[in-house]
Amino acid sequence: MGRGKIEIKKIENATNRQVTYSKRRNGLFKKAEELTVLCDAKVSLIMFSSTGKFHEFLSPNITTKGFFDLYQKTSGIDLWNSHYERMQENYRRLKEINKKLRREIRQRMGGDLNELNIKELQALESKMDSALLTIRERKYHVIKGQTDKHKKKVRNLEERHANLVLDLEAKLDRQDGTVENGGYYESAMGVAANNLYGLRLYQNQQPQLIVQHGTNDLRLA
Amino acid sequence: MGRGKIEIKKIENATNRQVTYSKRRNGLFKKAEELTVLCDAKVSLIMFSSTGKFHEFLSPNITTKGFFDLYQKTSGIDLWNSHYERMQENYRRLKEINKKLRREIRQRMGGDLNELNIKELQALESKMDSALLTIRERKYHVIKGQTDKHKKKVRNLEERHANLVLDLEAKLDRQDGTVENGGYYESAMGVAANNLYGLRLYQNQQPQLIVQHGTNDLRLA
DNA sequence: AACTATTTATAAGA
DNA sequence: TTCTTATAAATAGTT
Repeated sequence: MGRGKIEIKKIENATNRQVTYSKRRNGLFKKAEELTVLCDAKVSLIMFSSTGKFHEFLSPNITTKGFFDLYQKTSGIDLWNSHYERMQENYRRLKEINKKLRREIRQRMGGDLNELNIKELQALESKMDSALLTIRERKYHVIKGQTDKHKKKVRNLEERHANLVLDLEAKLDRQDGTVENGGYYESAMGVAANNLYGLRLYQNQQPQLIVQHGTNDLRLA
Repeated sequence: MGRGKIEIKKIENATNRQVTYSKRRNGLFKKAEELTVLCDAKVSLIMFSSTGKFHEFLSPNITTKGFFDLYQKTSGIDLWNSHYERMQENYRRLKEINKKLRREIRQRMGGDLNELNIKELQALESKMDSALLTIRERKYHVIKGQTDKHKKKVRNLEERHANLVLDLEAKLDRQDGTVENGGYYESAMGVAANNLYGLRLYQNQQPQLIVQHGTNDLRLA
């Protein structure tokens, strides 16, 4: 159908291929439209060129989506319906479970109780009772844990305080009264308290208390 | 392109239309295939005849689904993706809610409690406490309802029974001993008991007791 | 994008 | 449906 007969195989010359694609594409579209009109048929024709450009023809009075739906229904070929429906089914089931969970929570919160008969009410009461017991136990456990921790902390603090006092007294004793003691105890304890968390004091380690007259610079070296 | 030129409009003769459809369909498929090969293109050609029969041509090395996906991606036309994704999002959200509901129920059943701190434990305990109270109230309410109903029934029965006894005694008194009384009371009461549910007796209405010797036919007329 | 020689598709008939 | 064939239509190669 042209000046010469051609073999039906890929046209290697890209320009030629592109030209032929363009001509034959138009021919195909024309024929598709003629078929649509002449034979009252529905046609979907979609093409991608080797360069990725896409063109389509679709019979009038139908959308591509409608055409695909029709395609799936008629051919029985499932493009995505089963996938979709499976998800829809899962969704429905999840919703149902959700509803039941909510109902159960409502009843456990004391709502919707008129749906229950005595037996069910008693069962619910008993379940709630034992759950409450567990919760109380847990609460006491947690409180006890915190209290113990707190007690330990306090004990620790008291111990450090006592050590500090001992150390301080020892130091002051060793100073032979070259400085008057009045008032220094309180100041030194203030510093000690400020360092309680940041500084570890060991009993066998002798902190040096440096006292400078006329300033508040009291340091543990 | 045939013995005569034809106008491009619907062929009214159904047989002719069918024949033309068949011929041109083949022509279209042939051209589609040639385009595929010559120009290295991807072609999807789907047709439905006016009678609903469907035929398709698809370039090799691709599935219809793959073609549609490519179509959506290239054309930007959304056939079902947004729909699907919306549903997926809903599903995800529902699942999340479900998880939370389950967790709440577990905690209300006394499980997973180590996830909670003291404050949360106390809140849970208090909620459970008040819910339990509501449930107990409801239970007592239901039990009381049933008990009341039962009591009322019993009271009603007793009343009828008393009335019956009164009526019977009155009847027997009026009979002046023309028939011997021994044994009749019990029989009469048997009948009365059998009628307790089916028959209402009023004090101001005088039932006639008919006694026929030699038979068990005792009736209240 | 147009031209045109030639091939191809197909309308009508069998 | 398929075959035949005259003729319309499509298009390959060219300009």
